[in-house]
Amino acid sequence: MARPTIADIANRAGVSKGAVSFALNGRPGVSDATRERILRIAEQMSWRPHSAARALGASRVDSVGMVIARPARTLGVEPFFAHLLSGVQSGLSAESISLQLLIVEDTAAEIEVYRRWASEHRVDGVILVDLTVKDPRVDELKALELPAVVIGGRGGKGALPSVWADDREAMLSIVEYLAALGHRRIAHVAGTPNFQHTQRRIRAVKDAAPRLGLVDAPSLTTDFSDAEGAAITRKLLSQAQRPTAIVYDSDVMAVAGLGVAMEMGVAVPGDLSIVAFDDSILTQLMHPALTALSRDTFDFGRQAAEVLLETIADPTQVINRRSPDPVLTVRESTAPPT
Amino acid sequence: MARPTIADIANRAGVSKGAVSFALNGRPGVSDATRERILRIAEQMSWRPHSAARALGASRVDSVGMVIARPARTLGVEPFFAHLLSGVQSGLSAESISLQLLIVEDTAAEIEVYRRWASEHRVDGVILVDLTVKDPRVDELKALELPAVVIGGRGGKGALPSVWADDREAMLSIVEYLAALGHRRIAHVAGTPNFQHTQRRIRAVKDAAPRLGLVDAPSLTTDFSDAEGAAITRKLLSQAQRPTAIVYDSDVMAVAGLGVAMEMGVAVPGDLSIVAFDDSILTQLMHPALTALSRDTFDFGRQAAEVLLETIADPTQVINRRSPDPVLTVRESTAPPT
DNA sequence: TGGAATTGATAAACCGGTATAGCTCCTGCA
DNA sequence: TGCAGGAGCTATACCGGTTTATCAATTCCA
Repeated sequence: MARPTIADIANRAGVSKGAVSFALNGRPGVSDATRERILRIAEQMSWRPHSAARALGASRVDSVGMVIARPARTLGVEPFFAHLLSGVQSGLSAESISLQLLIVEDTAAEIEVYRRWASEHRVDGVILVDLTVKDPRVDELKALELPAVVIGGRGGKGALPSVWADDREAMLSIVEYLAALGHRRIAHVAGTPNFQHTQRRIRAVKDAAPRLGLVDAPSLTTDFSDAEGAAITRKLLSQAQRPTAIVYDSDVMAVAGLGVAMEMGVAVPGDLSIVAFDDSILTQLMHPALTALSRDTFDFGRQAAEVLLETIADPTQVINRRSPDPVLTVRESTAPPT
Repeated sequence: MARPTIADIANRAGVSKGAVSFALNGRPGVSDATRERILRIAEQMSWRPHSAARALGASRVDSVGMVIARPARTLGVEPFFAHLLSGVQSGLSAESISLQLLIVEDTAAEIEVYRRWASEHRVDGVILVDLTVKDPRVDELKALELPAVVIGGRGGKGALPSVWADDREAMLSIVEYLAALGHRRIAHVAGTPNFQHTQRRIRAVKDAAPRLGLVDAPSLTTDFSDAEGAAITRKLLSQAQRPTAIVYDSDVMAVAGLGVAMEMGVAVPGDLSIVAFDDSILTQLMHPALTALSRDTFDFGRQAAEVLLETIADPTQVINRRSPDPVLTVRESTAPPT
């Protein structure tokens, strides 16, 4: 027989549906002997719970969602999401909870998805990425009473549970390393200005500048695209007093920047040092290979999944878990200025 | 009131649950006036169907699955999947069907997922990628009676429904272009040998060689990684009679190959022309930018979703839809041999 | 030894929809 | 005038689980 139900098992075991349910869920109400017998029969008939039936009764769907609001064009080059996803899954698989993934164009669409998911009871909770300043999603999710975890957003008052790494410390470690090499003109090609992590990184550069004796340390924001990364680099390198080092907020922009430098005859690392804030295969494929900040993205995802599950279990607590600090992997693109 | 049910609507409208169900699903059984009234009330109460309840009764979950069996490490760099995913979603969103995504390590794990999905009724169907020769997943899915669509696998006898592009024609167009430029020693750095598309591409090169007067046209298989792509390139360029052009089965390998050429002092495109079988931002970021075969991956995904929905609606038919032929985008990495 | 508490089980309600049998009223036609 | 047939709607069973009220049999304790 295909797809046995608990009624079938009850029949075979000569007990009631309720007894089977108790036995399968490890809750009191049946004797150990009976439980054992029921479990054996269920195993034998290779029974699996019908997810919809369970969801209907227990009002939990054993499924969580994740929406990525970025144009597909800029996605995909970044191993970041692939690793994050794998991590999230590994965190969920232990409880055999499934993941719904959606890629949408913008935040408005993302919020629509949350509304739909909430009203259709499709997920028990969601994982948020790319937190912005005054992010509208936070209030929306609270209103929907949909458990959520923010990745990368350090929690403040009234914030959602989160898993975060210290962007400030990470940026400081990069700038301090460059300053120690002797660089005094360091530019920072940042990402979208309204992302919280972008702001934190910009502030870190700004705060460190006087202490490290940096002459000039501009942070220039972009849309994270290779095109803008290249354009800004071109502008920076065309200045009379050009920077001797550039820090890029993503690997893609760093690679685009390297291309511009080569095109303009600026030697890397001779005339210009380059650091990428994100590591990936991309940075390693380049010549010279790029010095980059490595984060354990997989672990990040795994932790986010764990925190989400705990939040679903008890929505009153607000967990803020700190992830291990990223480390700088030095490769060929950095050297003392000449 | 939060989360109204059809019973609430029925109450408000002064009709029975059944009438509401008829009205909301656009099926006969209620008068136009009543239907209109019910719809208005449902709208007003912002009612949405409870997915689990619907799934339980109608035995369809409005959800499809996709499993990608590749180590997370090699994933992510390839924009291919991101675009494919976006396309699949756009094909599904019309019917507001959700997508379950899973990244696993190998095919065994993938099959396990299908079994679980089938027994738990979590998906109505699945989308398969990376079809291999004698792919065990095909029989498994048939046994599970889980509707499926294969992406990239040209359907034969007893095959699953599919969406495919003509790999053979595509490869021929590349080789013919190179031959027309004057190349006679063309090497092909292929992907994993047991992928069907790899085999078709290899055969295309082999078949075209005599007709085009190619002196030497070896196809060398790899595991799709940048490391093996680089290693094979190193070997090819160390030969006494080295190829004047190399075709790579993926953008990542092509980029790795370009790196090796630069490292060995082989000028591109002066001494060596390079073509990538897949296009992406990667190929455009390089210097020189790589000539590449552009496929409309987004559309590919969209079509796969459509075919899957049709297959779910009527599992007896086996659709094989051909996607538009890919086109060669010529950039800076190809030129006549010197 | 009798009544209370506990254990192990059952029957039935319930979750929120869909599907179906059946009922009522109205219309059309012989 | 009578009756077949259909439109419009209701009542109810059902999907496959979980949960609760109930109950019989046993154990505990005064």
